[in-house]
Amino acid sequence: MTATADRQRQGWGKALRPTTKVLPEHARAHNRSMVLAHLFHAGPGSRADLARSTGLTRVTVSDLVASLMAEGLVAELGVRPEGRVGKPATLVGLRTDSFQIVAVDLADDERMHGAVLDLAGLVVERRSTAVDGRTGESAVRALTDFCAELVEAATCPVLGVGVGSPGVIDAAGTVLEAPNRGWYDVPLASTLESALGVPVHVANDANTAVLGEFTYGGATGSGLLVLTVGEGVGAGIVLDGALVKGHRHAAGELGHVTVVDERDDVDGAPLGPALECACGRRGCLETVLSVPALRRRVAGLDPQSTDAALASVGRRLGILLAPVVSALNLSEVVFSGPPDLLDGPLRSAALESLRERTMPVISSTLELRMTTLGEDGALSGAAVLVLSGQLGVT
Amino acid sequence: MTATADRQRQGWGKALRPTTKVLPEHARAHNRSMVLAHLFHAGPGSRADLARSTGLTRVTVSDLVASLMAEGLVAELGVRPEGRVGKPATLVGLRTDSFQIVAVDLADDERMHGAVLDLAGLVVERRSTAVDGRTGESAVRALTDFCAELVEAATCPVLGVGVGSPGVIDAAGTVLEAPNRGWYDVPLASTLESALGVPVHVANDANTAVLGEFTYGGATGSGLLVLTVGEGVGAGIVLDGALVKGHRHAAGELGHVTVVDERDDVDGAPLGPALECACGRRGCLETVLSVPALRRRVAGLDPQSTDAALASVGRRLGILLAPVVSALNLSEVVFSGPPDLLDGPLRSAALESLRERTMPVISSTLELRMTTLGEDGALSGAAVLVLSGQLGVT
DNA sequence: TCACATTTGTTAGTAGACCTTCCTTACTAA
DNA sequence: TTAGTAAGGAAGGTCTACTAACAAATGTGA
Repeated sequence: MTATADRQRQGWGKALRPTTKVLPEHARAHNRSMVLAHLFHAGPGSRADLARSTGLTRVTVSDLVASLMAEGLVAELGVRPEGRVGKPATLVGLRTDSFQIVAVDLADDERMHGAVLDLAGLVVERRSTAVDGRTGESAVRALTDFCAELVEAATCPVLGVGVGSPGVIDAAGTVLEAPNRGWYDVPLASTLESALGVPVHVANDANTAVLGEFTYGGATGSGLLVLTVGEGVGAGIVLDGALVKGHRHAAGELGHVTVVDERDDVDGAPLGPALECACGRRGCLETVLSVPALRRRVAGLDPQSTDAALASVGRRLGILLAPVVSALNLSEVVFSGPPDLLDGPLRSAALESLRERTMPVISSTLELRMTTLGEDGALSGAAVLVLSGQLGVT
Repeated sequence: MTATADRQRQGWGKALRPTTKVLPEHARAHNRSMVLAHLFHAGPGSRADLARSTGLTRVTVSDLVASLMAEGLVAELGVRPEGRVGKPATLVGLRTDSFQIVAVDLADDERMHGAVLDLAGLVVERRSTAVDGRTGESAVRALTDFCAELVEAATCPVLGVGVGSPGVIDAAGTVLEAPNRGWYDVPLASTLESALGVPVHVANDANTAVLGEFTYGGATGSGLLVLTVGEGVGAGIVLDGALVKGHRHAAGELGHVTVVDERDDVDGAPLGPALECACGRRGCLETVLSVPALRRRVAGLDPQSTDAALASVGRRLGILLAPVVSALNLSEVVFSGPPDLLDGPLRSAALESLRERTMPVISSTLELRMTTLGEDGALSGAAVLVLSGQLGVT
């Protein structure tokens, strides 16, 4: 044999991968989170149950449960009622009354919506406050006060504060740009954290929405996209249980992708000329799919024309989503927004268009549905942000 | 405060997350891989260097290096020549001569291409064999023989065999469907593994291409899509260092997304009527972007018309990619295929179209380029499959 | 020239994390 | 009453990575 070294291609000289070391204590933290997550998703169970479903030994689970009980996160709930052979199991469960979570949704330009939730995601207290046109530093102060009010309203220690905000937000919770609020490079998480004295997590509102849907909605598979339709249009994507963040933290920014071309005649019911968008370009998705745009489009139309108009937008959306759904082989696409606009001809047309434009292997297992969380998607997602950040529960 | 429990939304009752336990030995394996990966990417270094860049202590690194030396994967290379203060460092480096990797690319319908590579990804020996129209069981036997020949040709122990094949392939290396080869639910990896006696990893060819580009190409950022244009069109996506697999293992199947509509007039240089595709639908990307389709399109045209025709396809591609690039906020899109077709007007038009149709925050940092690996993308990617599967090096 | 600082790599001891093994407890079934 | 089964805990072992301390080898400055 001839050693034909036909091309120079050594590994050296490449950029370093940002891997980090893993210590045994990280393994411990992971297993602790796993026990917690199991109690969270599957409800109370015995230590032996937990051992069986986690794969850890009963001894280890006992140890983990002991430390979780010491932290007040779980508690023994007495023996299991059903009589089976052997020693009766003592159930342990998440103490949903031990901590609470404060969540805030800033998607609405007019009002900030917030809530206090228990560890199971149940809303305990709901508040909102007017934005009154505040922007920049003033808006940060208003938000701080609002969060403080919510923390005050909690009836037990607050695990953390989660905020879902429009805009591009990095992993540290710094708002890189949020035109609506006039925020540019605002370190929102650290500012709130030092003001409130509790951990604060901030993320894009569409990303919190997808986290909420993933954790509390009926997420079945491994690829989930949530499209949030409000004053703007956004998207959040969870793949293999992890949020897609994007190279510049801008993943999911679908609102300003062009969907209407100048010379446009693709559709039987044309969308009309490409409309100017707030971003300065023309024909962006937001110019046809945002709530204001949809309301304008159907204003004064008779029911039949309304349906046709909505279906027309739906077809456009399907065309836009087809490449995304195919590239990622998603299992679910979920719409979050006003059902009267989204959950009829628009959704049907989008699904039909998606099916027409993708392979059966992609479209046959795809589900396209409305969120099960109503308007609280981003809010409960903000809570998930805290659960995930503080307890590792997703 | 009133405890307003306004909606039933406990966590219980949800499907279990498929989390797995983590043991200290897994941490060990991770740290071992990290040391190995560092030697792979950054080249030889002292134990103290490795300690600094991994964050582990010198003691731990010494221990890891000792076990890696015992396995024959690394070796001491003598003292570092540069004279600095202190005890001279003894360099440790990956022994690229200790193991070899066999890689096979099945993307070509006519010939199977294979190679023996060293641990640095350098091709040591190159072979190919005619497919001769074999399909099904017969094709599996031919592949087995070809792999055995390559394993035979290796001059030192074979770390594993990596295969890149068209089709939908699951994580275990079972080909769920590959029409070109007539393979349906063929457990290719386990079949080859038992025949060859070495670990075998099988993945979709577009996925191996993106792995190759990620590891050996100039992947700079965190989101990479490789579009492979050959007899068909495929794509592979790496996000945050991990391959996107998809709900049904079909991520990247972009070849059969519709890009040409029946009533199509979007473009100044229209693509003509939607062509029938092998998949039974019309207007799929493959009907305009595959190598045969492109060759047909430009056959007999003068240079100027050729450019216009290629640009027209490029614009279509840009329209298709815009939602994907936006949804994932990719940092790089890489084309793999014949440069004479792809690397001119087609690529320019695609980039221009992408920029026109996406937000600046998405497009300004996006790079759209040809692969740096030539035709070996899928081949070196298949080697990465082995490196990653056996050593945890990516 | 010689003491001292600096860096490398190793040895010894410690703390944490999980495991296996064995025991007690408490219940069901015959 | 006796055997069998299951839950939970105690004891001891192994593995992992850490800190502390040290020897070796080199450069630096008085």
